[in-house]
Amino acid sequence: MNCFLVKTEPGVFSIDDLKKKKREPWDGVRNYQARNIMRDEMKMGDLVLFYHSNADPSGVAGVCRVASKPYPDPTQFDADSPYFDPKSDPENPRWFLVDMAFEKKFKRLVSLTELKQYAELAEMTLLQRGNRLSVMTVTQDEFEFILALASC
DNA sequence: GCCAACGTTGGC
DNA sequence: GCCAACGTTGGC
Repeated sequence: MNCFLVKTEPGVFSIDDLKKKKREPWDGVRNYQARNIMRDEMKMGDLVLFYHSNADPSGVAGVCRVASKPYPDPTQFDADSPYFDPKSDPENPRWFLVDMAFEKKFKRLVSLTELKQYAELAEMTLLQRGNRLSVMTVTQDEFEFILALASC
């Protein structure tokens, strides 16, 4: 099974929001590398670390699960959406997404500061210098290590 | 709010 | 195809 990490600003959409809604289309991703991961690598049932960015503090807040196959992000065709992309052709959509389902909220947030302390996580894409990807892969070892840190 | 890092755009 | 300008991300 593949493991992933997605970033979200909790002021916009937090783990509590996902818990409440149970399931959410992961829309608004407008980066090709992130899109490719959602479109080409994510499979239904895959587990995904849920990361709060631009937060106080930032860190991994819980886990969600890929709950759909990839499909075109409807917001790219919605002129009223902030994610509207006038250059995307409905016959050949540019942006894809998957639905995310709530899995669990950690008993405690595992902060970015804490993640940086472990040699086991030094290779994580998240921790690489200047990384700005909002959707990325995580190794199974890294995934399990973070779950153990959260002690759930 | 600052700013480093990086992706995208567009002129040439 | 190059690359400067610009916009965005996200930690601090």
